[in-house]
Amino acid sequence: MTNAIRRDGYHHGQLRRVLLDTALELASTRGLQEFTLREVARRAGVSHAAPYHHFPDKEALLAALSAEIFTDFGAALRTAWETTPGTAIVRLDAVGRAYIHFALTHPAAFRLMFRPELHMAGQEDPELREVGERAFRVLVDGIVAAQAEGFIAPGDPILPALAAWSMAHGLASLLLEGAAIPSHAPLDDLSLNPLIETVLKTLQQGLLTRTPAAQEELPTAR
Amino acid sequence: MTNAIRRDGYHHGQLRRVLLDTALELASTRGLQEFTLREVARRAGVSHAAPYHHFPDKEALLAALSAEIFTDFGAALRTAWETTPGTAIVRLDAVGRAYIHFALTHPAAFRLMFRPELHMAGQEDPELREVGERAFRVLVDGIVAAQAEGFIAPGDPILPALAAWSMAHGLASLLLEGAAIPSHAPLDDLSLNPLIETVLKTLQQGLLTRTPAAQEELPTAR
DNA sequence: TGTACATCAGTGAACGCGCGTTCACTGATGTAC
DNA sequence: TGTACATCAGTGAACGCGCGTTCACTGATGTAC
Repeated sequence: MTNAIRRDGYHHGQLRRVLLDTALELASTRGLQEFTLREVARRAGVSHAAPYHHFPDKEALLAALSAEIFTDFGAALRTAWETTPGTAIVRLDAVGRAYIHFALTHPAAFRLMFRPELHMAGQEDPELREVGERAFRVLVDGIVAAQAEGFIAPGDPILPALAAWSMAHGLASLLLEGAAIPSHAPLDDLSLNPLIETVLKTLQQGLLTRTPAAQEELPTAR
Repeated sequence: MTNAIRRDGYHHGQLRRVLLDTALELASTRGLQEFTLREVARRAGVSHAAPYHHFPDKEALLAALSAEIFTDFGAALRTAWETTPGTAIVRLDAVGRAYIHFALTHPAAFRLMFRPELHMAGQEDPELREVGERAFRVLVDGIVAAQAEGFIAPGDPILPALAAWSMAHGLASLLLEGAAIPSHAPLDDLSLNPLIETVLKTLQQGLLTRTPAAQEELPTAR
């Protein structure tokens, strides 16, 4: 009645799955501020005590959901890397696009992944860390490949990987916050594409190897 | 007793100020998740109804605090721009440093400025928008100056400004989330500086004007 | 300097609320033989 | 195929809690004359 999912019997055997899906939907509809376990249960068409058979508490549900999202996110980045033909630079560009695309198409999921409480001191979920690292590794692998192909100067790949991560993450965050970007008109699709192109292009040019002479000269040139 | 601030009389005449300061401190100590008006009042050494003489509700206090922070933040960026000698590119670099520095030295304040609820649809605080735009304008002015000096290709300055904003914002966000950066060791000061240098350098190189030939050639070079 | 009065900025009790979580329970399901 | 039993996955009532907010109040402060 109030719930699209109808179970055939008393145990529907997939409440865990339903709870996770419902939780994401709830986080999308309202903010995380108003996210309550009871509302998740309500929307899942189940008593508010039922979730406790699948998650020890509210935070555990959110952590499990975040881990799942991180996995999907990492897979999306990995797919972009693997299915794009061309040089490492072109493929890295595709990964950047996938990053932005994921954030724009799954805003609530994106916010869940990066909500501060999740990564707070001490309480480190090892699974979460693992899937987070796996996502980041796509970037690092891409940088290593680009170094091997001579596009990026050799050295610790972590640094340029974090530069790329920063750029993509910053753009995604600003886009999601919307009003934090004080362009006069709200960002419609028309103004969105040039922005993404500019940002990715800037990143790409920033990462590309320069001759030492050029590197020394440009910043102080007049 | 429980509160360092002692008022001389019944009205201490600066409760508004004290509430704002206390709120920021509370947001720093605990997360925003556990931020309550009552706790703010408690820490301010005042009854829990007192804040309502200064703010219509809890959200208004947070909005006022955020606006204040945005003002300080914008001022910090502006100061970096104005007090740094040299070319526009060098001065923009200083602004980037100021951005990161602010985030690292005022993490709770930084999170307050960019918490999603603040910029949500519809409910737009005009004062907040104004101070946010003022901060962003520093970036835009810097880009315009860099264009005038020939460092950055002419055109709509908003796009490169947002690219710069994205890079700085992304790095700041990732640094604050800490665990979201899956480097093996947690980021100590030693590994922090090279990271900041790399990111800012990447941004700088990305923004600098290239010859058309170089732009066409590099991405596909082999 | 004194007095009357309006206003300001606190207090503390009280409201309703929905939350997270626990608990004893019970019906459904799976398994052994 | 049937039966006995253990386990699983729900239910619904109940708990205590602290929250945001309202309210009537009151003491302190400022102002006019």
